[in-house]
Amino acid sequence: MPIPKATAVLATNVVVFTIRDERLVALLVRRPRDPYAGLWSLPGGLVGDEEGLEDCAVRTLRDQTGVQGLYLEQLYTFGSPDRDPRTRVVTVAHFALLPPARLKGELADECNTRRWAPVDALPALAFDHDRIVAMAHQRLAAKLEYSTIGFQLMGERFTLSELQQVHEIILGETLDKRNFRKRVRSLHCIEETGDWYRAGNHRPARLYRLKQPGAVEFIK
Amino acid sequence: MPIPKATAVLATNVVVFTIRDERLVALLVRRPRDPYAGLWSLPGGLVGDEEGLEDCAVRTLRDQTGVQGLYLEQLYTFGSPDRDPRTRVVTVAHFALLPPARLKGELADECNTRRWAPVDALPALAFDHDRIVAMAHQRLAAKLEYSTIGFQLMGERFTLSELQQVHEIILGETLDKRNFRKRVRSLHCIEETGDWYRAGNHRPARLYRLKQPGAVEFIK
DNA sequence: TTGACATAGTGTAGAAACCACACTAAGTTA
DNA sequence: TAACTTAGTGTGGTTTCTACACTATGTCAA
Repeated sequence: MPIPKATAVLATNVVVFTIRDERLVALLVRRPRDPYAGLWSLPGGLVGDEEGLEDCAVRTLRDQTGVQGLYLEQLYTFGSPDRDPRTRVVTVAHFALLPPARLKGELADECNTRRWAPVDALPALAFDHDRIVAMAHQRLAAKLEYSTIGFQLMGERFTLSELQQVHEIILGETLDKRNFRKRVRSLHCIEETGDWYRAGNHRPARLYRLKQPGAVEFIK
Repeated sequence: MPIPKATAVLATNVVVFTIRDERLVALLVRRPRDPYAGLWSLPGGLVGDEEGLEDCAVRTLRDQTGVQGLYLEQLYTFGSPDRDPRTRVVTVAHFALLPPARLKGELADECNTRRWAPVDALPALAFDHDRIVAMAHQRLAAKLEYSTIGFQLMGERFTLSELQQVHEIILGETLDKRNFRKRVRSLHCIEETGDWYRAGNHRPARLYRLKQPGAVEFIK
């Protein structure tokens, strides 16, 4: 029987998803230090002394990438003894959703230390971060089907076509426009703003908003 | 900004569910030591140096209660800074399912240091263990609807009435017998053994078995 | 042996959800 | 004003869900 020890190095990581160039992408940062110096990895870091796990996820994400104010939930805790070559590090993985409308300015920029990578074409990642991204994607796709989590990828105001496209990209399949709209309507969780989105030489689209912006509910 | 520290005390806990006296019950152990000495709590303990998280959950459960060989999955990680009055302890909570047919001998015995408590009538528990049980119950009930996890509460051979009763108890509602059986049949994951279960002065019931005993699949 | 008892086991019809499918509406631009 | 582009809408067939009640088959006791 192994002899327990009391402590482990404890960290959090966050998979930030958004849609970019019609693909589901995750935010990666370049590791500045060994192990895996120079490799891409998920934002994250060590949990502070008096810090909650979700607080740590939010803080490290903000400090490393400037991103904040996102929907975020705990995903799974990864703790294989050998997942870090130095010493035992256990990470509490989270995922977060960034509405693509917020991909402006700094956030949209990619640089040598930060990039958006399509989840189906990731570069080599440090540690087991590829597994974390895969599980997060799987969880997100599953929750699209039985919760209203998809709206957390929408900006304050959005069109139904935008919403549908986001669903299609995450699920990796096309959806029928009329059936999709019927389903969304039946949720009763959005309302018309009365405004219209105009873009290009075509009919404008109604803009909607969430009735309860933060709320994610189970459906069916 | 808080200054991160590298280490936390890391533990696992397990909510072992079974059915007893037609109620959903969870296995509790008496805390031998402070904090909360004498209070009831979930089995669990500190993670060993070279030990995986699930391994730790399995080991501590076995050592403290003698229970092993159960379906077990990770539930959620609880890490509020003040959840343990002594020092920071983060626990990776799991839940496990014990087929009631295995509630024989030692396991069925309750004593001063081990008991089965109905999840809707728990005694005062140490730490945040009541929240852990509540979340585990919620997760289990949800998974009954969209996976074949319910079969993991069945023994090697079982009747459809037993299966239905387990579902009813966990969900807290009665189910229609014909609809239930129709649904189970449509899963194609059990088969007749050819044997019959005889008990009492009434017609015997067919005994079934899982085609793939360990497998839990998503449905629909 | 037979009748009372208790649980096992079975089918159907109406309602609701799901799915496939194609055209008109309303702007912009040349 | 005509071409273009995306927005927006309804119906019918299929499948799934739900409500619902009786017969079957064993045991046990009189």
